[in-house]
Amino acid sequence: MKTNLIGLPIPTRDGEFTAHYSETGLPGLDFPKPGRNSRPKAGVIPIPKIVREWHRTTTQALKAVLAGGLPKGLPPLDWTEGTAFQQKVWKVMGKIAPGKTLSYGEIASAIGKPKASRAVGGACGANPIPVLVPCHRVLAANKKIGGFSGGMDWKYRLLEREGVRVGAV
DNA sequence: AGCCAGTCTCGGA
DNA sequence: TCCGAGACTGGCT
Repeated sequence: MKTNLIGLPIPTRDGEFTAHYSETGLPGLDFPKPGRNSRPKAGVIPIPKIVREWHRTTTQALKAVLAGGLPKGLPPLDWTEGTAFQQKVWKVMGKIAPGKTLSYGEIASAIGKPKASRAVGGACGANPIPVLVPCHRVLAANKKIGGFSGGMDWKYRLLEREGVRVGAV
């Protein structure tokens, strides 16, 4: 666990996301939570300059993705807490262009384990940085929506915004 | 369309 | 270390 974990809000037209920053980058991003969330940390801990910079980048990137586009840049993603397998999966997912989708099986093949599609699904669900790591662009083999940890409606909304038509569940 | 078995990883007991 | 469960797949009924 990181010591100086800082949570900063990112207001968007879709609600207020929360970005978490460690000393080395961005380890997590939260979807807007229902109700109001308290986040006193920002006022207590002095925010390092580098974090403010990351936050600006993150905000831009997030909004770009929410608009169905490609972020100009990303902050350093700190997913060192994930297992080696998960990191491979996330890295592959990060290369999916807006408007494109891959199946769990294709991801599995991409990391050299064509039969690990189900495990890939698990890694997607464990993705701590949704949206920026486009886990929503991963569909089941027959283009079914599958599932989404942040809520199915998000997955639908994000994909539709990118012009992707998904099959019914 | 629905059910079943194969496959792989993760997390808890 | 073993066991169950999962955002999967492909095949069979």
